[in-house]
Amino acid sequence: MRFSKFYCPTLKEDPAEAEVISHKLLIRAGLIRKLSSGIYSFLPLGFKCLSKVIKIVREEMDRAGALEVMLPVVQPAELWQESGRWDFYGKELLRFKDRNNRDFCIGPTHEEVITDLIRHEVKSYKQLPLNLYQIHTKFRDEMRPRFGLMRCREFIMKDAYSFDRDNEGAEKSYMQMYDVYHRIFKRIGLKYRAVEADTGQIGGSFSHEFMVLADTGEDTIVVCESCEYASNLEKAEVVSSYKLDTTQSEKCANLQEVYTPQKHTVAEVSEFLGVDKTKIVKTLLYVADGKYVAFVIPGDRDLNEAKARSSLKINDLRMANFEEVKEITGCDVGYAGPVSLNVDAIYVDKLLLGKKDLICGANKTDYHFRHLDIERDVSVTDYIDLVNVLEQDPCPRCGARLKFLKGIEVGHVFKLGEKYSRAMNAKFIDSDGKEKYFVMGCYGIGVTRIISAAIEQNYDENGIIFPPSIAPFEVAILSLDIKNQEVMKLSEDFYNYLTDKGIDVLWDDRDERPGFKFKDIDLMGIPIQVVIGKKGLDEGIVEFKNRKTKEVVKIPISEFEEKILEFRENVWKEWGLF
RNA sequence: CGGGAAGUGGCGCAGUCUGGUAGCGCACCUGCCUUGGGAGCAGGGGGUCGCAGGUUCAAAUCCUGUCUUCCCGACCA
Repeated sequence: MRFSKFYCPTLKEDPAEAEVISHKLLIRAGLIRKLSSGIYSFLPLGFKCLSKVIKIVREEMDRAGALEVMLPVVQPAELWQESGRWDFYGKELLRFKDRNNRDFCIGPTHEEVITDLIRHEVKSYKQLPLNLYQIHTKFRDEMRPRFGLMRCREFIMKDAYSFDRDNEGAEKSYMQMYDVYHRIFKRIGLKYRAVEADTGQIGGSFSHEFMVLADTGEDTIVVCESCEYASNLEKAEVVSSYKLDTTQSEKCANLQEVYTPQKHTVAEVSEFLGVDKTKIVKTLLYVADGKYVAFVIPGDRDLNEAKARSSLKINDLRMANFEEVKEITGCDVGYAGPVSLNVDAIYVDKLLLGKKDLICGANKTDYHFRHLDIERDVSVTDYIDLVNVLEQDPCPRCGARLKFLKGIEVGHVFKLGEKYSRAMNAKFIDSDGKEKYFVMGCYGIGVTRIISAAIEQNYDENGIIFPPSIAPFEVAILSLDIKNQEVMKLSEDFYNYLTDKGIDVLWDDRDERPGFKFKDIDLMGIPIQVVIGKKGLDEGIVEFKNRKTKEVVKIPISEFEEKILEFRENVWKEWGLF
């Protein structure tokens, strides 16, 4: 592509609306433009990059034997009512009516549609296993779209759905996709981790997320310093043998009221009474599917609502408001405690199992209790894992220390089991002649989000540094003196040579000053720059520059053809690509 | 949905407090000049200041309402 014929509006200044680096650079380098909150147009450069990502994803999915399909964006409400998600999915599901007043939605995901398709088409175990995928537009009406392509409302997703005759087959399909995802993210050149994850709204029995490591990531991931354990914070198990720093006495003294005026928070009580936060218990009051419940957790920990939701099978969970807290405790907010509490259930974190001599709210304004013995004083409904792990906690696998990293979720694999096939009555005839439900899995990749994530991980003060595998152009030829015929002739020869090799080249043949061209090409993140100028020609050389390492080599013109391929190979190797 | 900020040529901003009919930089067009890290000079085009209503002789500026965007939180494959 000749730059003089290309359309790529670059900006010198950061757009006011962008906060994170990838968002700024995507706009500045001319890849995307915003149409509305969370809705973006892809300009030619952005579309080229997107196409490269899609190509890799498609090649790897095809290699694994998955079959590409294309499912409708507009979906009838009936399917969603059948699966139960029409009411459950919430406002993220964009709904509308057609001219006949029928309810529809724009697909945020396609489990319903694919299950409906398969239940009508696949009748025999002989047709299984089957894995169908598509790469196209999803719409989720996010409460708060943000960070450019990171959290859009409209975005491109690769979603795949596997159908197996039994659990064993389903796990095989799952592991196959797990392996495919590793291949995909390696080929793209991302630094990432696969972590154990919560299943959320999609549901199902277990899942892994693929997280690109970046400080701006929205998710916290927990990794072990010693073994391979890695998990989303939402899912990470707290080892229940973890010892609270509590002095355990054989006998615990009786509960004793203590005056704690105006001390509502754990920090305040801890300071006022001069005791460690770990000796204080927090009692958090929630409304879970219409019932009052209390969660009792160590004072130094945070409640993990995802864990509470999934282990108690709660659909709707929210904190009790001030009025409700007063109704439950009979006192002001800040003095709730688990003793004689007027709730439907009291769930105590496993870490508190058997703990004595703790401090808790007394359900009386300005008072706390000393000498709380959980077993003696609390009517515990159940002990469950309710809190987030902390850094330095022991690894649930090997006991070594855990540490936190920030990650951007770019892929997610779920083992769904029979969740959707049962809900939608999708069955086949197995070899024993009996009807059975399909055992399903689903597998998503945020294709557009990958572009953001790649930039968050690879940039410098001059702009984007694209991995060569997804760079919109792999090589840029910068002709510095376009009025010099020798420069232009050589540039054209190089351009034709590289293009004939199937390499995507941007030839900057614009009538601009050299500095202007350098700035543009750097900003756009093109991995290899070939600089051809009068100055170099006088010495009989051209220059190759590696965008990532800034390394520049001078190559005699006669050796260009062999050297460029060698240089290119080295660039790919540096990225760990092949 | 709660809290905060902001809407002025394509982009980035000033002007608003203290009303008097819109300005700067970049970009764009023309010409000259320049050419190894976003050059310079000269000339030029483009906006009735998010929208609606109100106050006033007069509103970008004051008042009311509304829409949009961004940030924090809640939420979230």
